[in-house]
Amino acid sequence: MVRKAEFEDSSFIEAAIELIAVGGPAAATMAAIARAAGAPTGSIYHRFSSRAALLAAVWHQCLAALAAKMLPPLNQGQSEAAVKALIDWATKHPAMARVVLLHREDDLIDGELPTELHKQMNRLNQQLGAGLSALLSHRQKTLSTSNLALANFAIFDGPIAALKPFLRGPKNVTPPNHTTADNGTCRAAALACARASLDLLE
Amino acid sequence: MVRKAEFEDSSFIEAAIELIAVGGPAAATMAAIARAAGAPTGSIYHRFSSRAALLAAVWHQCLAALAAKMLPPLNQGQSEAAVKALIDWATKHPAMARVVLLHREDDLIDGELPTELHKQMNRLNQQLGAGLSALLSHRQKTLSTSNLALANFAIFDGPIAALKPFLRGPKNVTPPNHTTADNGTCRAAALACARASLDLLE
DNA sequence: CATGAATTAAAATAACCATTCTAGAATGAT
DNA sequence: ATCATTCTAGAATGGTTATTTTAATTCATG
Repeated sequence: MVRKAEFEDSSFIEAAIELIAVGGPAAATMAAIARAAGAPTGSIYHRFSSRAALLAAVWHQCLAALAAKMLPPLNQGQSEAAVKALIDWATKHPAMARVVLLHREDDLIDGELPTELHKQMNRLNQQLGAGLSALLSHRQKTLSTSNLALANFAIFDGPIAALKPFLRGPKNVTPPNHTTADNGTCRAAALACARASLDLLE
Repeated sequence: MVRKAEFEDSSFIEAAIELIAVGGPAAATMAAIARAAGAPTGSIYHRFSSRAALLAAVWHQCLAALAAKMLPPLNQGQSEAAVKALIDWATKHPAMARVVLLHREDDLIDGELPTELHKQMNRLNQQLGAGLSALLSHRQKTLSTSNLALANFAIFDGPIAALKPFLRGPKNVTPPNHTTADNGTCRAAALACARASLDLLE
């Protein structure tokens, strides 16, 4: 039985990523996503139960793609390589990188996410936490809350913030001087930030 | 002529700041802001032409408050003191700090902002740019775009990202280990990040 | 003490968007 | 060939929330 689907989950996810990268999450309306994917709006609901579910899938896909590059070095205690992996990934996938940069917890509201996705997101978070722990272990540091937070900033939040001037959206009109920078500068800042923060581990 | 106003601009701005701090910008609906301020929704429109204008005023007020603390040391080339000022300010005004942390350009959309506010925002941006330039000058560095971006990350974006684990909202349910940290840890990370980035100036 | 500008107050409206619905079309199984 | 199922297609619906409107209130001023 059944008719072949013309649109896949990924069609809508990818369309949403592009829209978010350009105009922020607010620009990713269901109508806009459908239009970008060349589909009628109704079709999205055959793939995703709600907009919240779709946006959660977007967030998960981006974070998972990033984690795939970072976890191997991280689990071997190679912090420098992990940060470099982040930068290379962001350079290669600027749209996904912008999704990560623009992500805010309160975008995900609604406890009504599909169970499956919820599990995947938990697993991913767990893997990232394990990666940070591995990093600490390799450096013979305690697995304290402060050390974990420090490592998280050193490896993720710091470098991502450092990439901000490089990850400018396309449509910006008046970009002040201090909001633009080339890849090399951002890379240096991200690495410096990571090293300095990791030196603080106790 | 005229009746005395019962509500001031600041009533609504402050109510909005609290709401944003707790539930993100999406929680700051006109109805919620009015309720929090103890006013009817309609009254807000006697102070602000639109929600966009109000939110822009919120953003400007928070950034201006922060800048007031940071610009003096910055203009004297005291980068360390500037970052400390940021941390102290965030510690003292967590709600405003969260507004800064959660701020995203695309929240400000709509080119239809009041001229006056637009001017104020331009002036503020200019002052911040001048502060960064002063910092570079004191260190005998060139005023290149990369150096400005680097300084901006060192003084603003980096430290603010470092404070994230300390600036957790109240309502969070399952805060993963690596997302919480005390003030001391965050302070150390912010300062380390700043120092390391400033060392990269050319 | 009347006047009217500026306001409070709350209800009405309108715009935007997610979601649902109705119809028709494709596809594989029986 | 027919049926059940899953899809496309796009219009209709409904809920949320910004904004407007209308009426009543206040108060400095002439």
